[in-house]
Amino acid sequence: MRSQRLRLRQLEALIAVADHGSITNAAAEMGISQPAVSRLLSDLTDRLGFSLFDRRKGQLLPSQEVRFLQPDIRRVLELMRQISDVSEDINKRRAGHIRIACLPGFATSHLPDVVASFLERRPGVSMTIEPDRPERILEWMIGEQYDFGVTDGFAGHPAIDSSNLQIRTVCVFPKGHRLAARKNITPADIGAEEIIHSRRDSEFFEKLHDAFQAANVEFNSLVEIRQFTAACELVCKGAGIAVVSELDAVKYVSQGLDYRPFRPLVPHTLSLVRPITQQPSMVTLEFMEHFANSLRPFQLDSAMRR
Amino acid sequence: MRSQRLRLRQLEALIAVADHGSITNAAAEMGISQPAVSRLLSDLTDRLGFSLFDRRKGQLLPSQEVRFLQPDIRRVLELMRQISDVSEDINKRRAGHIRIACLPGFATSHLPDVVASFLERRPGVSMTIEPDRPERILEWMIGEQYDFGVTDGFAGHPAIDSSNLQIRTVCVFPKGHRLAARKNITPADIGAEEIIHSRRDSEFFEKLHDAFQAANVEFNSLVEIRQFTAACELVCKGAGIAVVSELDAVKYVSQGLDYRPFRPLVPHTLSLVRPITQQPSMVTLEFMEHFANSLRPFQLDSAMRR
DNA sequence: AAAAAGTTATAACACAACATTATATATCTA
DNA sequence: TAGATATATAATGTTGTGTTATAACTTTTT
Repeated sequence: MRSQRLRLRQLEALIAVADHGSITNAAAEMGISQPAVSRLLSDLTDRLGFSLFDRRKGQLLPSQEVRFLQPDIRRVLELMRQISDVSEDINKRRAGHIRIACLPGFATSHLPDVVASFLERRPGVSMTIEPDRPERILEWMIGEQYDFGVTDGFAGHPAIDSSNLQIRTVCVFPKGHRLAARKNITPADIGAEEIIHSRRDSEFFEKLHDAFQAANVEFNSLVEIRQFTAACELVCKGAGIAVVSELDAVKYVSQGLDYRPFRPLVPHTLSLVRPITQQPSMVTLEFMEHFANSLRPFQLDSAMRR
Repeated sequence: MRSQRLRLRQLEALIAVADHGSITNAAAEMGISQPAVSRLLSDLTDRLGFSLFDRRKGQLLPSQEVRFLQPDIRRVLELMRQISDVSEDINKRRAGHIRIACLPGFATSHLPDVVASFLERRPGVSMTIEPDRPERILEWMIGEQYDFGVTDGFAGHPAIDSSNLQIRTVCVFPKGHRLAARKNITPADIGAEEIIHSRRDSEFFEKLHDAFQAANVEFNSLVEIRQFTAACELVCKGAGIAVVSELDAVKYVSQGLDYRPFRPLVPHTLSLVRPITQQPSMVTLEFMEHFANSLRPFQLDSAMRR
């Protein structure tokens, strides 16, 4: 027996001949010489052990046996082409899958825009987005269930690679509020206002509270709530005012919210995290960069990173 | 770039390494040397353009990119193995498809036994059985819609290869009938009986009628019906008697029918037909032989064929 | 029926893919 | 750091896949 293993090239030749009715045409189609196809077929016949074509009026018609196998053979060739295509897409960062874990507020405010603009030019890329509490996000990273995470108040962990970004914060209030007259807003300006703020055990609340203490202004707490976006919603409704990430504030301008920079600088610390052991896919790396860039306009000190 | 086309061997190596965690183990599994696998992977890396594995604690873990491609790759390898397996089954006549067209009577009497015994030892073989009128059976053959046909009164056709078998005929009657006393049955014996018979325009009816005329016995027609099996059913019910193929008669013995040879010999001509241009598959050839053998016990002159 | 045109098979050869063994280098474990 | 293990590289042989040249066979034309 001439050939041992079943070869792809032989199957390609078989299908080409079946499709074009002659060895000569098949060879032309495959871009190789006629004797090359002739040999591929003769080798394949030896390997398979039955005749592949019946000759009828100068046309080569696939034998019943070949017809029986044809669907599977075509599927193999199609799959090989697909693997080839997809791997090329992967190289062009146009195919792949990215699993993202983030704070619930992010999933509804900043992230959708970033994801949409990223996917727009990458038709083969898909994503999984899992909004969850910060503690769970860290678990996802440690367990390598997700490729990339966005959280805040991250303390560091040996299994997690992180980079912290300082995001500018602003004081938000309903449009037409008296505070709109000021260029910056200080604790003294809002001593009289009722404040909607993040959880008391959060790093950001602590820093904000310190600023009020340093200015010797009473912190007038109205509602304690986890998400900046939820705080903005409440402010829109006229419930009170809040100091939030500028990132979130800009999304609510169209919904009747106005804002001014808060002084002194009390940045909100955002952490971009990923599993340290796992090498991220190229498309994930690209997304991480894309995401970091999207935050740059809101960073306190653009010179801090890169 | 070292390699142009995506090679099956490279994908095999990729999966083997992904499954066994090291190149050395993968090589052992594939039954080739370690450097061979090493090269296959390095070639594949060049071809694909991204890294295939991350090394972690001495284990090779597939990269995110490879994980993305893995399902398709496994499907290709699985399909190749399947094609190989099926082609072997084809050689052992254990895989394939046979399309049979036959008379409706055959589909319910003789054919099922033959088909069942044929398929029993051939797990990969499937069949299509189309019962239809003789005229349609010929159409199926000419149009190459079917591989094999069983009909009667076939006159010949340039596009159809046929072989005619002379099947013994018997006179059937209900058990305990007075005719059971006779060894053979002649027209004179049944002149008094009412006869259920095939269509007047059929070849068999003509021959039978001639026998009665030659014996100078009146042919006492009761029911004209296409199928022998239907005639047997009527005879079982005591409606009358009939002269039918022994093939059909034997199936009704358990249903209260008895029979004796009919004299003079008026055989029923059965035609095995197939498209002349189309080369039948090996398994079809084998079935045709199997089928012809199954008829041998009922043939008038066993020496006539083969 | 012979000639012409076209198709397929065979032979001789070249090069790439794929395997080998031997050995150097890298990596993990103790 | 040493020893063990895993991987990469080099030199080389075999097989698969291509080439061109040409013979043999079919089909069509005259």
